[in-house]
Amino acid sequence: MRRRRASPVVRRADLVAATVSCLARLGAKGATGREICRQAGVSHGLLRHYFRNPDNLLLETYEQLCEDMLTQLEAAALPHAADPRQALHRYFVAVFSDDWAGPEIIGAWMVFWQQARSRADFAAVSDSFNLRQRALLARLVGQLPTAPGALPMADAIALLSAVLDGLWIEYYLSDQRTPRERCIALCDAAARRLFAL
Amino acid sequence: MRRRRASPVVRRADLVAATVSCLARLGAKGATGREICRQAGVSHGLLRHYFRNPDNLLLETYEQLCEDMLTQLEAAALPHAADPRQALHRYFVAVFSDDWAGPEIIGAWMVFWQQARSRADFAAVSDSFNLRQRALLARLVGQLPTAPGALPMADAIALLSAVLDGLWIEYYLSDQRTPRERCIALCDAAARRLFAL
DNA sequence: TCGCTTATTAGACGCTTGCCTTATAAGCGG
DNA sequence: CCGCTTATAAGGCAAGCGTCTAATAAGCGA
Repeated sequence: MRRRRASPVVRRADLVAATVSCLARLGAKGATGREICRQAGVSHGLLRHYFRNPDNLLLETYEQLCEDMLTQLEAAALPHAADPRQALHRYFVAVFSDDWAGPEIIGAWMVFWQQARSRADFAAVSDSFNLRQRALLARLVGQLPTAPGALPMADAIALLSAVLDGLWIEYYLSDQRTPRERCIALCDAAARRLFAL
Repeated sequence: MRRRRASPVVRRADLVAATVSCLARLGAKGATGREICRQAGVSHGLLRHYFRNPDNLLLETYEQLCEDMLTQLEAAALPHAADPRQALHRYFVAVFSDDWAGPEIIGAWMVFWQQARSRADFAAVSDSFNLRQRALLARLVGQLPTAPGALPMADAIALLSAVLDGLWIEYYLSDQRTPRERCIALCDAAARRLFAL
């Protein structure tokens, strides 16, 4: 009944993965420390061995998810810097990747957003992530050909960012109603109109 | 220690209001049945007297919040049917009203969205609400002057809806970073570009 | 092969929750 | 003014959670 020992880094990753899964499946209420350990297949005492408490595990999971997503977004878009419009398209595709927007994950973001409102440490992560994501978006958008009659850059970026978040939620609430392909197509359409391409 | 009797309709409203408050302040995890009763200033036994269980109270709160918001949105926009552009603007203003997007409420939507993913009854309410809200938006947009080179109507509505949701979240995460006035201005700008006004 | 570090488990404790049952009194109808 | 309905309170119960402690064994270094 005793599992093989694993290196701390592996076990921590296990617990983080189990946390994401629990959050997405059961929400904030159901993602208890014990349930996460059950999902990870370890005894409930182990959580305490690697993290100060369940809340801390949640925060670290949030940090890592943000970090991973940002890294992936950069990896998807930056190599196409030569063709700004395609770089933006790749960015959209990456945003709706199963890795971040899939049914097994996207629910976790809701919980994190919720935490960000009442808890300062979560808010700090959210702020930092938001800032970096916007910077990346601005970098991509900044290389688009400037068109006459376009919106002020700051407004266009804010709107495009809002479209992404809004479609995320739409996709989250029902992947049937607005499938991924349509989300991406809508993003492309929004970019075309916002930047007068 | 015993409160004055209140009519059932009043007490139920009290509990619903306390539920919204608890959800917004404490999130899904903190909004327990007992905590809601504490917030409402009644004994925890009373919840059972009016609702089958805490979950049911949550669902009814969701239904009522949706109903109220939709009613208010209609009341804000429809009287200005003569001037479609102003009707749309009024709609935007109403969407970001303190009544639905205020710091004391908006957190509750996150919890409801979360529930909508895993529970069929919440999903049904969400679907119905979404459908009606889109119908209202389509009605407002349908009266705008048709401009050449505009997006397909369905796309434009989907995008405008996404902008609203996205800005909501943005406003939710930090009312400092994107104040209400800016949210509304961005909505106006989005409408102008999406419908080529 | 042995021994030490430490990953891992298991159990106990106090607390809170949801559910249920019983007791009380508020206020209306007669 | 009395009595009945029922809104309200309060307590008990099992279950689950987070925290802590103690016991166990896995696997590396010597």
